[in-house]
Amino acid sequence: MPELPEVETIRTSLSPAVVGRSIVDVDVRESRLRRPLSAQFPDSLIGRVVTAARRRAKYLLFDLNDGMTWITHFGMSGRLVYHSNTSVQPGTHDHVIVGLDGGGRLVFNDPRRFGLMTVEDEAASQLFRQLGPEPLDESCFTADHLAKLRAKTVRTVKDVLMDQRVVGGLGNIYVNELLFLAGIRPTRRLKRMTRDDCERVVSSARSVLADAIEHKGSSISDFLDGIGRRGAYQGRLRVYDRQGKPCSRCGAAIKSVVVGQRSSFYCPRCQR
DNA sequence: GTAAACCTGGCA
DNA sequence: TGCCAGGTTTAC
Repeated sequence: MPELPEVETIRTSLSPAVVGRSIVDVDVRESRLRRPLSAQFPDSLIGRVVTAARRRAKYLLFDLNDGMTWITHFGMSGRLVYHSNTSVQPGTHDHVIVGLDGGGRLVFNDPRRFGLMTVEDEAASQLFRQLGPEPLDESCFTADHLAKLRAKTVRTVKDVLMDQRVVGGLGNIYVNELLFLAGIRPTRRLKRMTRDDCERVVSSARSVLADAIEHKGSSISDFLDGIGRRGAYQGRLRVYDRQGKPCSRCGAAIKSVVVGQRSSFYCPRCQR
């Protein structure tokens, strides 16, 4: 589910309820996530104070006052929602429940269990070793960065942008959307891109992501932010899941094609 | 490189 | 009943 804009929305919505609070209780109801939760996981959280809420690519990071970082990845179906009412009973797929001082709890719910939760030293963590730059960081994710890859790969531009080692935080929805804005088909080989194409991809990524963050992410079927609200960007999608519907710019029917095992959508007239 | 794997739920 | 889904890793 959550790509960069959704994780950023979860971060900003949870931050006021969580930062400055201490963790008094951790209830692991299901430890079999993408990687099994370690037996020490509760002990590495209990007694710590959350000092900041940050995001890196699609990871949500809570800094703890002992220098460690509480890391969450949401996979396809993960949610982290704050409940001030502690009397509600845990529901299905509520895998981890973290109690905060003064009442209130954070509930990690993930039906498909592709998510991940761990407490690690961020600097030493393998999770971020190969992660590419933040797409909103103008000094790192540049047209140059993309242009330099052109000679090294036969992959399509969509494959490359989905690769978290190239740029961190883009997923299937927003790569489809930014390629529409850039006027480039998802099937285009990176090596067939001009320098100008690379510029347009980079600037389109920024404007699509910024717009999606402004609208609190996309709730296609089930995305909720940290306090249970839906996003609004799903109503602004130009191509994602719109096959057969008219292009908002030219009226041509949006096409669908599989690229790198993932459904891809484009306007055959606006994107070349 | 490409395909399959990990899971559950929703929909045709 | 079969196929698809905001992701990532692992195996041919």
